[in-house]
Amino acid sequence: MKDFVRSVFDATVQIPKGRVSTYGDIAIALGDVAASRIVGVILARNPRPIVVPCHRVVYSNGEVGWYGGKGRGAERKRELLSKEGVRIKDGRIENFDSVRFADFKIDPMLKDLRREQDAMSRKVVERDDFGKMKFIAGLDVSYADDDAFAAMVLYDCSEDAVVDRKTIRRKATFPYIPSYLAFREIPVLADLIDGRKDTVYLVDGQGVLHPRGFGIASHIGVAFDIPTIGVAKSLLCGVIEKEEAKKSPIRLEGDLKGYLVRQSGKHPLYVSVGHRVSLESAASVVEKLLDKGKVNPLQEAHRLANDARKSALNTEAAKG
DNA sequence: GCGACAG
DNA sequence: ATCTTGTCGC
Repeated sequence: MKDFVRSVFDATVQIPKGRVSTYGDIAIALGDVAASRIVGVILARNPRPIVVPCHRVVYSNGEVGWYGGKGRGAERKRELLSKEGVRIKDGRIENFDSVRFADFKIDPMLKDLRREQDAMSRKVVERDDFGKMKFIAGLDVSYADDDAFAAMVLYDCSEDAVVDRKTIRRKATFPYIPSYLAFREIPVLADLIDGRKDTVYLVDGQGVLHPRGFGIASHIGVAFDIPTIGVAKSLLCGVIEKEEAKKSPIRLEGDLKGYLVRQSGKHPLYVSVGHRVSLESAASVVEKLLDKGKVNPLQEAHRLANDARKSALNTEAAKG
């Protein structure tokens, strides 16, 4: 998080007086326009306004936008820009194209992360490659700002019972950016993963159903060489072929890469291969564990992570 | 009006 | 993901 935030500020101070840039332009300089929303969030919390001239960052349609958070400070932002010689009419930059600055000299770090995903994605095994599936583990993370609370719940298949629970607290080192979730959550989850080959891990997020075929479930699978399944609550990419009652195929560029799985009347889940599990096995594991529309070990991990966060926060609030 | 993207 | 009061439905 520190490095990413610093990069956003580094870019912002490069915008000259009398010029403006956009959240998307800074995101592109960081390597991916997908980061534009988090650039906005970070600049909205800029602790050093003026020094870090976030008032020079506007919407891509030329509207001036807010200053210091959504719905706030638009007037102040217009004032500051006007004083710097930027002409504004009806809340829009007048000669937007000519005053727009995008020649940032910063490290496009997201490009490197994409390359890492592309390289590692070639190692994904999309067929059953595990011993006896003795355990199924659920992983999840809960946040309070940069405080991350991760949970692991271990379910014994033969005993049909939870046999282990672990939680851990870490500082998040990277923001949430769609398609880069793994870089936020893997450092938090790492110490909860032991490389046992008789355990299939369920991960809250996509597997190969990802723009580069390498969502967090696949990333964890390849990084730790363990079987994993991606179970997401919403779709990142892909097309649902035809909506059936229980199980519908999802295609990515024409290839079958996932299933929408649901219990009647409940929200759907999007299942895809993480690593060393076939799509058919992944779907059947999830279907078997479905209870009230949720996958049991994941639901338990979710609750555990939330509880850990709330009790930690309450304890600290009590201490003052 | 369209698109709007895991957690 | 999290922030949050009332409101709707079973």
